[in-house]
Amino acid sequence: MDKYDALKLDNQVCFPLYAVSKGIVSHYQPYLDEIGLTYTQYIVMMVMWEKKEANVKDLGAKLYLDSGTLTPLLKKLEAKKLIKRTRDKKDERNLIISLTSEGEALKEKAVNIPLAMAKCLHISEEESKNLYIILRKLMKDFYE
Amino acid sequence: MDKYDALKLDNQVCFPLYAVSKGIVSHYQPYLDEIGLTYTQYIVMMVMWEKKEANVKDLGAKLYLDSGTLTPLLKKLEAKKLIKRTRDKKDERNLIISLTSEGEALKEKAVNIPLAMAKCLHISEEESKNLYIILRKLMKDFYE
DNA sequence: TAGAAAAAGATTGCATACAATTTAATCGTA
DNA sequence: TACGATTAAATTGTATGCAATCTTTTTCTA
Repeated sequence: MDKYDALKLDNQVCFPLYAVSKGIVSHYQPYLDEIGLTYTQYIVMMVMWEKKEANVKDLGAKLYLDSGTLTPLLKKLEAKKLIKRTRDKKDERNLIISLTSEGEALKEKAVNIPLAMAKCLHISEEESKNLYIILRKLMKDFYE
Repeated sequence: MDKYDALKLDNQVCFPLYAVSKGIVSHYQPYLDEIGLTYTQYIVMMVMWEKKEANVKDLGAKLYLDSGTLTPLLKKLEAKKLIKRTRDKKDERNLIISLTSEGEALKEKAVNIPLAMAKCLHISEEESKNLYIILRKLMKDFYE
């Protein structure tokens, strides 16, 4: 137990977070491959399935991503014909993102992914709830 | 409560993980800026401070990163004169990474970072321990 | 109402990540 | 001991992320 102990990887809580986050995304990938999305594209589509319509700012606020990430990603989703990008006539600064019928239809194929992923996480219901609560607390800390 | 509920962002445990992981890294950045490292460079240095010597494979196993990520990153650390990269005379396939005196010295400047970061996480000791245990369980799941 | 300030995206630059492939060195074995 | 298999890094290609800056449009206010 020396003064450098805190600097050891195994004593950190941040590193497991970083590692598990990456692990989860890579576990998603086989399922996401079936519907032709990356993880980031998937969470954007999740917001769209729920909201039907949003601008870049809305998406960024919900997903904690900025336009530097979203702009090229949204262009890719548009190229896949899953969304439309149109300027708001009332305020040309706004880019309105909306679902195409193909984008809406993809929801049916995605609907089983959350359960499939939940089965990959071998933790109890209680641990999962606990994890959720702590993470939400940290998100509040970081982003509010 | 419809069949699409599981697809909502707020009902996912994976998204908070992804968001908190990014949040932590960005909270590290001001401290890391002071010692001129990115987060990934920092965790590589953490392993080096502990092990003194390692090859790319060792680092990858410890950090869950592959050579595609590590090779360019290690070249940058070498350019900063924090590490040396030398081929193993016994087995030329091995690239031996070792600390320079500058790299070793940087440990002194880094030693306060973990505590500073811990103070940023506004969760109780118990929650922190709990989080650590659950994350370690998930890491085992994903990577073993 | 003209010009400054603010807002929303887009762009640029840099640093990861990871899959897939390639290269070079070593090992295993027929 | 040749040579195919394996191993360790490096390379290539694609997709994020984020900071900083730029552009366009709108809002605010002197």
